[in-house]
Amino acid sequence: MPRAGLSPDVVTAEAAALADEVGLDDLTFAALAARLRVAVPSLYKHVPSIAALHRRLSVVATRELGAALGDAAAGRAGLDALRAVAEAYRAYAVARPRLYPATQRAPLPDEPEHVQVAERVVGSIFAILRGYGIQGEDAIDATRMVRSALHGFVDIERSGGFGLSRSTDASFDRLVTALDAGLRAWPVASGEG
Amino acid sequence: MPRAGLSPDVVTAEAAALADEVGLDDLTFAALAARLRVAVPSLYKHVPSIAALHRRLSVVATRELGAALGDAAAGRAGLDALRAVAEAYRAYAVARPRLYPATQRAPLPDEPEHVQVAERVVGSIFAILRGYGIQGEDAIDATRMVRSALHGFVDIERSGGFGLSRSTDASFDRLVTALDAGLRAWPVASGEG
DNA sequence: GCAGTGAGGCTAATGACATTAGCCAAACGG
DNA sequence: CCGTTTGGCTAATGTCATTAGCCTCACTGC
Repeated sequence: MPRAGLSPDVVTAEAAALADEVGLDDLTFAALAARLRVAVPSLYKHVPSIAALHRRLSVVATRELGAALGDAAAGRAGLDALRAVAEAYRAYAVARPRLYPATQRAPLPDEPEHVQVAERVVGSIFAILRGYGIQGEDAIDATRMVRSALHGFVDIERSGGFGLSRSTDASFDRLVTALDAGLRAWPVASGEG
Repeated sequence: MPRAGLSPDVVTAEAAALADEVGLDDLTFAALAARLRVAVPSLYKHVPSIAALHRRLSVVATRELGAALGDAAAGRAGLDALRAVAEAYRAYAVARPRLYPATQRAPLPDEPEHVQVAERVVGSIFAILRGYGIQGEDAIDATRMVRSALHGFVDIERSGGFGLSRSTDASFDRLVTALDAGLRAWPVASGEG
């Protein structure tokens, strides 16, 4: 039996490709081993368990998303940055629709690499707020709003939750515009106007 | 062997309770049968498969959510309605954190009951827009924005994606306030101000 | 070249599951 | 009270994750 040239990174990368085809729920060691032309137990030499593989996929997906957002934000500010980051966020979810949910697994404190890539995603959004002059706790609230809107939109779109009646492109465009308006007016205060 | 008094509805309701304890992924016929004090194959007399049970749970959860939103919206308009519906939405996700994700499974066209309850959820949000004078395609975009924001927020909160640094209550409050402001200014138009 | 060693393959076995087949008793209608 | 249907059951199958334990390939130092 010749060596197959596997490594934790190779296995993880192939798992990411497979998961994006069949979905995280249907990612099995059997299917992954077949794709790598290897017997199932061989995978355990590189990955300790399915659960650990899922955690690795969360790191991979979150890293990819963070890189995309970071690239989009580079050299931009204000609405320009917001729009670029928002489009990059959605583009990632469209490009890897079945892997995207892996980005929503919250990192455990004992996984510094996961924590780090997750911080890059949040940081890419947080950084946009500088251009709007938002700081401190206002910035936390504003970041949460932007994250909620972006994640919510792409998650509903990805799962087919929006009806077919109208282009989601146009709706997303308006969402981004509304976020921009909301950030300009930040901090919002309660009460009727 | 005395009859256990099961029925599709009883099985589904107990499955919902179990799923909300252990999570949808760990809902097994073995655990469900044990809870109902019945052997595993007996469940097949009431539910055709695990996949079908999951679909039923989506209907149950979506119906519960729709009822909560409908109750919250009753007799209210404008910001009052928006705030009540938003709080009800979040309260449902908090009350049934591990069942909530079942509400995100899009209904299939051949499941009229599922389609109906899903429409009630969307309808409860859509109806709020009347009070803001939003109609037609503007209303579709606005509904999508509100749904995205609400689902995104509760989904990230539920999965522990928000750090511990600041109260999520306050952040949610601001999110709702920002939604209100966004709806008052609807339709938003692109371009710098 | 070659013995030693460890990493990385493998087969075989186990246990949790979903699912199906087929049996048998309980409830119910005449 | 008999027959039928409904709803329990046991037993068996196939898929998976996981573990134990084997064996060989590739590389190390000589």
